[in-house]
Order: sequence, then C-alpha cells, then structure tokens
Amino acid sequence: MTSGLDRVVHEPARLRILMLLSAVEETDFKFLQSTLGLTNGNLSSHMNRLEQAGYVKILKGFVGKVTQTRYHLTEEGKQALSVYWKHIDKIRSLSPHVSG
Amino acid sequence: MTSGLDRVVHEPARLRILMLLSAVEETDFKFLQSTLGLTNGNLSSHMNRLEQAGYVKILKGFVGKVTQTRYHLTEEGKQALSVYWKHIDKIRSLSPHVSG
DNA sequence: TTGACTAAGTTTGTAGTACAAACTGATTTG
DNA sequence: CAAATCAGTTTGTACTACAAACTTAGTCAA
Repeated sequence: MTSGLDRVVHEPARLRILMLLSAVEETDFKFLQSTLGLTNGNLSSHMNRLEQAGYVKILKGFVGKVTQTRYHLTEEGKQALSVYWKHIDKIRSLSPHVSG
Repeated sequence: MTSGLDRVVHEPARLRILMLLSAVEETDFKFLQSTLGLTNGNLSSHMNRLEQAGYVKILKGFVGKVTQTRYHLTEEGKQALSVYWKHIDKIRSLSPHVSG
C-alpha cells in the first residue's frame, strides 16, 4: 500500500552519494563535496545520517599531517540501494504511458 | 551539479498519485485514497500542493447530492513527470553496477 | 612567536513540510 | 431530532535539509 521507499536513500543528495559510492566503493569528503556540489555542512550531515543507517562506514585518517575522512559503502548500503531501485521500478510501472 | 529532482514530484505519495493519474487521466478522491492507502488529510494536502504547482486540476462536483472531487492531470503535470524520470535515470546511471 | 590565512570538517538555527488528529458541513438513518 | 456517515479541510507537531557560524589544526610571513 505504501511506496516502500527508504527515506534515507530517497533524499536526492544521499541517493547521489550512494550511487557514487556504489561505483567507486570508497572515496573521501572533498571528492564527494566537489563532485556533487554540496556544502561542507550539508555533506557532513548526510554522511552521518548514512552512517547511522549503517549504509556507509566513516574512516578518519591523515594525508601527511592533514586530516582526511574517507567513506566506504557497506553491504547494507548496497542492499538498500538495490531495494530502493526495485521500489522505484514498481512505482514507475504504475503507468505504462510515461516512458521518461 | 544538483540532482535536478522536482521536490513536488519527488515526494513518494505525490509521485504515486501522479503516476496513477498519468495512467487514468482523471479520477476522484476516494479512488486515490483507497488505492494508495493515504489518510484524507494527507491526500488533501498533497492534491493542493499538486494543484498549486499546476500539475493537476481540481474539479468539484456532485454525485447525486453528495459532493465529489475529481482530479485531472495537466499537460504541465505530464511534462514534470517526464522530466522527473529523466533525472532519475541520470542519477541511476551514476553507477553501472547497481541494476536494481 | 604571534597574527593572519587556509583546510577540513562539525555544530547550530531556521525555514519548510509530511503526516495524523481534530474539525467542518452536509446528508442520511434510527 | 439525535446520531451516524460521508467527503473532505484545517491545524499542530515532529522531523529534517540546508546554510551560516563555528572549531580545531596546520602553514606561512615578518
């Protein structure tokens, strides 16, 4: 009856983050930030939300003396994405007339 | 840089409403409500939002002596849906590895 | 060594919104 | 005439995305 869409995944910024991560497996804050055009604060919040949901792992380290935060997509995250797209396809099939 | 996703369309309940409407062109409150499993208040708000966006037309009338509200998908609404799915496909193609 | 500047994020405040509960107003039924 | 039902609308609340302000640490210039 309901859409079944996972709100954590459904948020546009996070969906794009997850899709990027699913392509590269692991990446860092600055890459995501500049690639997706998000502000620091915004990206930071989203990554925390994704971590809380268990969809990414946050890895803090250094590059030389400068801190660097890396992100890794978890199995749960991959699963969530897969399920998400299934639900999207279901909604999309509600109308055979809208192709996109 | 941004997702390009229209927030009016992106909301799950509204997306499903629009997809249903795009299949049937026109329908009434009770059908939508029972088909999608939304509460009256919730559906009412969503339909108003969709009307404000110009995506549906609200037609109030009677069946016998009882009021009935019908909804009609506008051209703008169809367009918005089409554009929405284009953006979704673009996001989806960010990763070739997630099939859904 | 101290003061300005940059880097890499985090925390905070606010405006917007989805949802359910409470309400409205008309009609029908006991 | 009261009570119940129908067909929705309005209101209140809890949540949340976003940007602005802040933090913490390192680098450079004099």
